[in-house]
Amino acid sequence: MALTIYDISKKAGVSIATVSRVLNGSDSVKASTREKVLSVIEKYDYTPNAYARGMGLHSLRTVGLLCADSSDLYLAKAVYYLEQELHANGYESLLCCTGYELEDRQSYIKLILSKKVDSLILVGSHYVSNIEKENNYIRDAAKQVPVMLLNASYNCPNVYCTLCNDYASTFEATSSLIRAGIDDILYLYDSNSYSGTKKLSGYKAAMKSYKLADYAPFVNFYGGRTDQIESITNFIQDIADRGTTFHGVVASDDQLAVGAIKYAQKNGLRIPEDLSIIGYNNSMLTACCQPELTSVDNRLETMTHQLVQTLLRVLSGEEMPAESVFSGKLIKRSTTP
Amino acid sequence: MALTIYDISKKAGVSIATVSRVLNGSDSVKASTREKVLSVIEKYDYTPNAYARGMGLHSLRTVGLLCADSSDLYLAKAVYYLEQELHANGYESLLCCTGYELEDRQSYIKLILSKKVDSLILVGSHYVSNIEKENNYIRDAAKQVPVMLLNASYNCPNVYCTLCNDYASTFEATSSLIRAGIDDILYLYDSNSYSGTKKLSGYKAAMKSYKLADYAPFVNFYGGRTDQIESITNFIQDIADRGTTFHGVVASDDQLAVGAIKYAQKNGLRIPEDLSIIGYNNSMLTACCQPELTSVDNRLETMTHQLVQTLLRVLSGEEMPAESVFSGKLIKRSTTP
DNA sequence: GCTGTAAATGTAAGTGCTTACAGCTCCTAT
DNA sequence: ATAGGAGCTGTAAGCACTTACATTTACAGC
Repeated sequence: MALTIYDISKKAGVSIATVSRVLNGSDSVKASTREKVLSVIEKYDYTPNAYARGMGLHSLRTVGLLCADSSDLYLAKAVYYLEQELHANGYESLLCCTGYELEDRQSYIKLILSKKVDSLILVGSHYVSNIEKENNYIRDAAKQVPVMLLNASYNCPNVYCTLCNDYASTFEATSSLIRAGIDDILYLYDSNSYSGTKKLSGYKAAMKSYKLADYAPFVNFYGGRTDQIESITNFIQDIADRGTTFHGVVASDDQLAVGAIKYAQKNGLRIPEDLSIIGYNNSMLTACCQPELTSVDNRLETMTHQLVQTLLRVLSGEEMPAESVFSGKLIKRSTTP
Repeated sequence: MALTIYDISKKAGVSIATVSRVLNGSDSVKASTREKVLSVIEKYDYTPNAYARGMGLHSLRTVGLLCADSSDLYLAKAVYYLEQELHANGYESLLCCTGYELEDRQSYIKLILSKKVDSLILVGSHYVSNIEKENNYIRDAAKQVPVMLLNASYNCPNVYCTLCNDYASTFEATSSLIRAGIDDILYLYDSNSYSGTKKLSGYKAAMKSYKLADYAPFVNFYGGRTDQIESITNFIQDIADRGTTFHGVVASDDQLAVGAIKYAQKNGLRIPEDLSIIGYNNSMLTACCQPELTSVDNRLETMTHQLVQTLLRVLSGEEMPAESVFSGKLIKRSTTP
């Protein structure tokens, strides 16, 4: 059986209260006593029981990290940054890969709350198809702990949002192609998420502002797994085969854009002369393809940093802004003119 | 303040013991009593306090998931599969991205054990540079909970290993190039991990068995981040510029192999005529490049499944084999003849 | 009607920590 | 000499559960 605070107090010749004070860094312990206790702790390699501690402290310094799929290129990075930042501040992460089904997400949240996490971080925006319901259970969760949203916005007490202006970024990405003389621009997206709808609006607004409002045939939703490049390529091939012609592609993530590159290569199209392509997230994939992919950097590392800092301050009782919005940046590489 | 088991027992008109029994699914509760208690729990949306529970139960059905970097393409997939499989069996995952420093890994393990996880899963093999020390603290951890290693082998009580025969896979990958008439094969690797050394041995053995034992100039260690393709390309360029000529590349992961593809493209080399390339892990990158990458599938999903099944049985007291070894498979695509 | 047994439920003793409050020691100011 | 206070330490009461053991209840068998 593991050592308890009683064992340590006995070995150090003090009371458990004193050991506890040393553990919690109280300043009302004589230096010599502290030394003695610390040396005993060191010697016997004692670590306090986190659950007993949680009962006293009402916190286990653990947060729930929810995402649909932590193996997704983008979400994996988000999870990684968050975990690092949290750990650096003394918090651990309970990872939950909820999948995309609303009910699974909901039951996961209940489960995690029962583990008495100090906060809930929802990584990747929530899904618009059920936005009412999703918002409902976020609101319920927020009654218990602060809820942090990454890449989503929901105005609700105790919910804090950190996001990137995906509308503006996609507007800019689309506009840059239009300015280069391309007016038949395929918009490929993959998720009905909060940020997904923002991106779509950005694309539409850009098309509209250049009087290219009849963009309807160019908007296409890919419903498969974005890690299966081949099926993305087939998806685009289908679009082309059905008679839609396009000389530009704006995609909601890099995987879709890579699918477009492969499509071009299979059809002997030159990039960017015959087809210009812009991805999103500025992931490592941008460097894996040839030519290298122009992509929108949506400031993931900056956002995750901000999110955790906000959380820490909220937990320490500070009043914090409910929303922090950053600006994305178009990183030009070789798939655009 | 949140409801406690006392509140529920009062409202249901039973003792706290009965509520606790209902909560824990004991079968010695009359059906009608159970109904009554459950309806009260439902009505007041009560969730038991995890700290208190952890103290009584000595298990919160949580396991620690340690990996160096969950944003790595391969590790992210491993983490994802493990989390899914664990959750499906009622266990949650405490994610720890330890980085590659031994001391950080060690302190992380101590921390996680104090949270009273039911087991520790070390994802991705441990690092040979400090294998003695790393094994030491694995052994210590195994005194408290079963320790599961993915992609590593360490013979120690209460340590269970699930791995793929990376030696044989790399032997086969290398041999396939030799049989195609290539005898100057660059071996690129990136980590001094357990599986890394096995792969290296596989390469060397293949070279030796074809009497190409003077392979020394062809073995190269890349010490950077493998998500930075450009620096991998530069690394290979350096090797070539220093006078090593090679017509084949066997890499310890797909990122390195993609770097080789980009190197070939920048130098106008035809693939596979001038340079044949084999990656490892059979990740989505194999489909992102052109031509598509031949790669070794090391059966990640199968392994993670096996690992969790083994863990569950160990936790329920069954005697289980200390090591489960699977066979990898070379997936031929267009970067090899 | 009584006993014996099994099923259902309650009582109370942990579980390992935190912390309010009490107590002790030693010194200073009167 | 003595009250009072500062500095340090100990005692004990939580915290919200689990569970061994005790008790009650229900009912079959005689």
